[in-house]
Amino acid sequence: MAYWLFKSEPNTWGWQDQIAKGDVGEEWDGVRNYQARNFMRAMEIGDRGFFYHSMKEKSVVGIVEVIATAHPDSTTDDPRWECVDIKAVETVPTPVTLDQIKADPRLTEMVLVKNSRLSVQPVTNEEWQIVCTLGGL
DNA sequence: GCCAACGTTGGC
DNA sequence: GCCAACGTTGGC
Repeated sequence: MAYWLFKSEPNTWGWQDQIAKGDVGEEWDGVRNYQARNFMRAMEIGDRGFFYHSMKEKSVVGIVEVIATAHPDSTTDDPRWECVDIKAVETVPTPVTLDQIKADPRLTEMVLVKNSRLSVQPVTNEEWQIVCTLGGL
């Protein structure tokens, strides 16, 4: 099983919106970036991901699970863009802030730190464990 | 709200 | 195919 990170601006689509969808989940649509799309193509059902709030909050606030592999993005006719479906699994008890991640010497290689603009990112097993611990899981 | 960084677009 | 111009993102 692989781990990922999904980044969203809470004003556009936040953790509360994701929770509201329950087990039905929701398309992670609107991605218009090849790197991000390629990561989504690599995802498998059951993969887990962090749900990250950008902008004001800048923290990992939830855990999601991939429930559908890559399929055409319903928000565009452009066949280049695809998306996966994800559902909320659990809320991180203590959101892990970007400051915390940057301050941890074990997490300096995270894509979140190195390429903050990428909206869908891979997370290593080690990084997953560390961030989960920081979040109180 | 500003601006740096990045990715994409389009003219040549 | 290169590269300048532009738009967008997201940290500060």
